[in-house]
This record gives sequence, structure tokens and C-alpha cells, in this order.
Amino acid sequence: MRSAEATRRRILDAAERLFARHGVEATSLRQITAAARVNLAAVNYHFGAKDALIREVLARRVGPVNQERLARLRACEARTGDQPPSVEEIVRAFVEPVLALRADPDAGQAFTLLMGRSFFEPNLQVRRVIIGQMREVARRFTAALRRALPHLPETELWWRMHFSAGVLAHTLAGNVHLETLSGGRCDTSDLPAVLERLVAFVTAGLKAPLPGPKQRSGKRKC
Amino acid sequence: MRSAEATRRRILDAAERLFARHGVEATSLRQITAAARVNLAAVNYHFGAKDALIREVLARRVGPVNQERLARLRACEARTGDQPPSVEEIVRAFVEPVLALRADPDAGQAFTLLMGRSFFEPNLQVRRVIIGQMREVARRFTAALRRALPHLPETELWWRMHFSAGVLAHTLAGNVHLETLSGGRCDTSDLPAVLERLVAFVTAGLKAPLPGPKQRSGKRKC
DNA sequence: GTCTATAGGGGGATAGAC
DNA sequence: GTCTATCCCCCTATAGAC
Repeated sequence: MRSAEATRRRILDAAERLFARHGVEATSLRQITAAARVNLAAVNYHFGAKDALIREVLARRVGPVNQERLARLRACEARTGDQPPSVEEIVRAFVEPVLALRADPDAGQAFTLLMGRSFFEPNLQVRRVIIGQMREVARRFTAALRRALPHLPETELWWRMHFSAGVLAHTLAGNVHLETLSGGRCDTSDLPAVLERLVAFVTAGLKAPLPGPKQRSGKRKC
Repeated sequence: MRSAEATRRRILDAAERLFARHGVEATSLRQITAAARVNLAAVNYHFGAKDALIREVLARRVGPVNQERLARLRACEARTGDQPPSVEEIVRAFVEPVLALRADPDAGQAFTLLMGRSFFEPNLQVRRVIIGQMREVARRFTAALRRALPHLPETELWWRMHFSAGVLAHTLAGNVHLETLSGGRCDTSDLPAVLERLVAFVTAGLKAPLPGPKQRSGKRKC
């Protein structure tokens, strides 16, 4: 016999781990309840249906991460006053809170893997949660970056943020590929080093010179 | 009555479209054969099992794309002779062949979506095909970039290629997010413009200055 | 709140007629 | 090569005992 809260939590933890490893579609409620050592019917009792469970698994962690992102951004802006924070500072405010979850022994690596994958998830429920949760954050960070990169047209900025999100997602979810293809030369577990690399790459991308209006020079030749 | 080849092709086309839209796990053979207007048993007759079908759907397009990537890279290197091609040229050689598929009315957008998603796919079969097909390409492009960026340590280069792959994947698979979050301000269908933006971002990221060895300055403060 | 048992529907794969 | 029919498994969700 266990408390209701404990059961709920065990289900969420097991679901998080399994969703991360096998994907939401390939994970059955039976696998989840078996891993959580909880009765099959408990999922429906506590969450109603699989979709609702998916939503809660994501929201439980994305919510706090996004709150911290916004708090860091506010702290940056408070510190710099009238001047906008630098691009690098803004990127850090966005990236650090989610990367930090990897060091969290409770959340562990499972959630960051799931999170990175979520951007690409065909499952409608997952996409809805992600978009819903990111909307406010995207709005605030766009505004901050627009001040930091005043020469950049707004459309261009959205594109570059989109590219940046891709870098982050791949960093969270694609470590297997990096380790395999590089033949084990890259250590994906050294978080501070990963963070510095990520920030350097994304910052440079955001600051890239604008491509000329229409260059049809010899470049296309090769 | 149809020829065997035609049936095979109809199955591949339908599977490609459905895998792209709903994911491989969420797509059933029944959905595929219904969409292809083909008998259910035809899948097993022509491919043996679902896993084999997945493999062929991917390999059919990835193979040619990777051949063209290598051909373009060779062309670049032949043209520049002893000098290495520029980073931008190398990036173009990698990115253009796959983006071009989006303009192909036959392959259409379905495959590029599937391809972008494949990097993050939990399904083992998908990952195996992707890694297998990318190994040679990754090796050749790493070698080319190492010549173009001789100051960059090899580990760093692998990381940056990994980040670049994330940008590409998100560009291929994440358009829904960009259009939603930007409120329709970004036109994802203008391929030449997308290409220029992508190349500019990735090239800048690859060329980014190396982060200092250990900076613990006021940056972390915000 | 927690369990067992089961309804009710798909799923992948195959045997065997044509 | 193509079809129908079917096997047998696992899925989600729920009803009802405890």
C-alpha cells in the first residue's frame, strides 16, 4: 500500500524514462506500470488517459525550466539597465536551465533526451504541449535578441532562433550519433564544456553577417 | 492487376508519406496498404516485415543524396586544387542535395520531413540505417573541414558538425514550430532563401572563435 | 484508492486459394 | 504475384470486487 501521491510520481518517473528511451508511441501503459511497479489501472485512475499522462510528464519539467529561463533573462536585463544584454548572455539564459537538468540526479538524462526529441515528435499531444509552453518564452527571448541585434530584420531573427533551437535539440537528444560517428572522441557528459561549445556556436550563428541580397557568383559552381 | 514493380513503389510512396506525417511507430501496415490501395499481404510479400520496409523507405532516398554530397565535395576539391575549399562551399555541398529534395515533386516534402526527424528517432531500425548511411559522408566532410579549419581541434570540429546537423534536421523537420511561433512571419517554402540563411548560420557557427580555456568572469552572474 | 478481470479493438504476420 | 481469411498477440480503457 502506497500513498496516492507516491503512486502518481512513480508513474510519471517511469513514463519519463520509457518515453525518452523508446518514444511515446512505442511505449505502452503496460510497460510503464510494470516499470513503476504499479497496477495497470492506476494510470487511468490518476491521469485519465495516455494523452493526459504524456502532457503531465512534459509539463512537470518544462514549466520550471521555462520559469527559470525567464527569471534569468529578467536578471540580465535588470543588471544591464538601459543597454540590452549581450547575445551571449541571452543565449546562456536560454540554454543553461535545460542543460542543468542533465546534472539533476532526479530528472537525470531521461528528460533532456525526451525534451530534445519533443521538438520533432509527430505525436500531436506532444507538439501541442511544447508549443503551448514555449510561446511566452519565445516571445520574450525574441524581444531581448531584437534589442541586442538591432540591425537584424525580424524575420531573419526568427529563422536564427529556429536554427538555434535545432542545435539545442540535437545537443539534448542526439548524443548517440555524435559518439558513434566521432568514434568515441567526444565526451558528451562533460556538461560545462558542452555548454561553452553550444553557446559559442549559437552565438556566432545569431551574429552571422547577413547574406548578400542575391549573389550568383562562382560559388554555385561546385 | 498491376506489375510487381508498381506495387512496390506505391507501397514505398505511401509509407514515406505516412511515416513523415505520423512517425514510424504510429503508422500501421494497414494504413499504408490502404493509402497505397494495395493488399495488406503485399507488404510482407515484397518486403518481408515492417522493419525492412522502414529500411527501404529511408535508403531509397538517402543513398542518392549522399552520393551527390560526395560528388559535390569532390568537385569543390578538384576545383580548388591544393587549397582546401572554403567552409561555406563545404557546407553548401552538404546541405543543398537534401534541401533540393523539397523541390522534387516526386519525393516532395514528405521525405525531407522524415529525414530530419530520423536523427531523433527512437526506433532502432531508423537509427541504424541513418548511422550506417552517414558514416562515410561524415568521415569525408570531417576531413574536408579539418583542412579548411586547421586551427580547430578535432574534437571541437566533431561537436560543431554535430551542432550543424541539428540545424539542418530542424530546418527539415521543424517548420511547423517556426511558422506557429513566428505568427506566420516566416516563409518556409522559399527554398533559395532558406538555403542562404542556413548556410550563413552554420558557416558562422563552424568558424566561431574558440571559447577561452576557463572563463569564470562576471558572465555567470546573470 | 487499489486491485483483478475483461471488454473491444488493432496490430503484424502467414497459410493457402486463385 | 495477388488476394482472402485468420491466427495470435498486445493495446487502451473500464467495470466492479475489495
